Amino acid sequence: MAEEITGKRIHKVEVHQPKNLNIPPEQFVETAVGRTVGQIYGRGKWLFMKLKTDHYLLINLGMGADLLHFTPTSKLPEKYQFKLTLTDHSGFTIRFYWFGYIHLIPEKELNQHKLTAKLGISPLDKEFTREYLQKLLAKKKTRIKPLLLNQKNIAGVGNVYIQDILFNARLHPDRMASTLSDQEINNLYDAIKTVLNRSIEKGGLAYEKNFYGEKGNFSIEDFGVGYKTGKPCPVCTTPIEKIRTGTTASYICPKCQKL
Amino acid sequence: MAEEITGKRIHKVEVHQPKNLNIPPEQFVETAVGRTVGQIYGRGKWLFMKLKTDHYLLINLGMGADLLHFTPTSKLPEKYQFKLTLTDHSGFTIRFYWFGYIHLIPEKELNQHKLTAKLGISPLDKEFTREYLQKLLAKKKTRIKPLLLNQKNIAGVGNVYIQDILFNARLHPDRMASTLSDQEINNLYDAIKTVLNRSIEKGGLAYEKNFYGEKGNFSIEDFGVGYKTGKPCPVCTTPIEKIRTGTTASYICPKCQKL
DNA sequence: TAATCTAACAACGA
DNA sequence: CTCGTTGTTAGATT
Repeated sequence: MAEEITGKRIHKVEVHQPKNLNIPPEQFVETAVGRTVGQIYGRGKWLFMKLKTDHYLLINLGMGADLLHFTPTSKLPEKYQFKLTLTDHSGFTIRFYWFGYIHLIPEKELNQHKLTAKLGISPLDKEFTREYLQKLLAKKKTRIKPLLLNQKNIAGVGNVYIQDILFNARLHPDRMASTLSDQEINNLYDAIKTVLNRSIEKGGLAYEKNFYGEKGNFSIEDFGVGYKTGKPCPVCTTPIEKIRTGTTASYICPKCQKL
Repeated sequence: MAEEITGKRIHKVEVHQPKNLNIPPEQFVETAVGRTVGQIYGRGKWLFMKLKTDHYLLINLGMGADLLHFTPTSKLPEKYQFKLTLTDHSGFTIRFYWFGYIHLIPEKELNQHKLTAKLGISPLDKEFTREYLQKLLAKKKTRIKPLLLNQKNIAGVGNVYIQDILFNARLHPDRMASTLSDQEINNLYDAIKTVLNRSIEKGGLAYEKNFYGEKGNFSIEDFGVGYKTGKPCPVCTTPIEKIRTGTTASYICPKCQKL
């Protein structure tokens, strides 16, 4: 996306779902059009796009969405809630299947933006060290799963990936965070890196598309226990169970992941 | 208290428990000494004392405390955490049995003071009308007891008084707020006024002392159901039950206060 | 399948 | 008899 868009100037913005925005559509369009796209980067589940010289476009794709590139010759998707066209007539559309955010804010309000200001660090970032994870778990009175899913702690682990992360580390999702041994913290740290990197190597999840509409290759066959209720555990062949953990569902091997 | 203290100048302040304060003891003492006491009034469970010209002393007695007047000839209580002496050598001591707050703030920060800024109105205030109560209950997804105890809604109803308030209104503490009929809201409104006024007439609760160390006369014999587990309901003689409602205990007549 | 906010609620500590 | 903080949960959102 950065390769296609960076340095180009915004020519037109179409908003078909005002509820995605943080400001009225007219104001949004007026502010965005004419600006040049600067640096683009991701933090957790958010996309940050600088609009020169002093604004930011912040996008959260929510639960399933297509963010697709287009050129003058490509066919647009049938349905989309948002379209941004550049002066060379290329651009991108966003199709939300459920909810999502498209916020436009002045740069100086970036650190007050409620939904992104308190995001934790990315699990693939250099800053995410074993020591960081250790401190995160220490003295916390919460269970390990909600702690890892909380974007204020680590930004970028969702309910799809956490299933195998916990299985790889042989940890039950309801384990209290402060009770993990050093060895278990090490295993958890490695599992986070391993699972996320494997998905990236495979081009992302099979139900997601990249900027060019290509689906990823990281599919349920690559999962260890996630969404495999009743299937044998890849380690001990015990049937995998789907359990309720707090408000979310978890898939675990009851033998490998004891509480 | 207002009669004894208002208009006098602070000569000395003794702090024996810094955790009661919002600022370091030295700063507290330095700011308070030399100021003259202005208006004194209560709002909910808080005491507001103006220190001229531009400060406020805010006191919350928490769960049980003695706030006692003294003169040069009176005997001081054996133990106290706070002592304020005026230039005429009279003053007051505060003895906390559990926790409490003694905060000193500049007048211009009064509306930002976290613990008092969002206090609701007093149930004995003119503003507390039937319409106010009705609006408070409307569309709320909570039970009636926690709603009435929440000081942001109404400031001044505690767990002692609410027992008989709900009994007098024939309401179960777990009733959902939005389901009350107009008649029930009327009964509740009257019960709040009646129970609180009766306590005031009797000089307050029997386990509390006034400024001169005199105990109140509103005692358990005056209660309808509160703290009377097993005793007969004054209306129907059914034995009163102690039940858990959320995190607090409630005393109800199971026949008069059906859910 | 997937994400997040909010209100209400509970446990705990000072 | 109090209150704030932290974590949990159900419900809602387009």
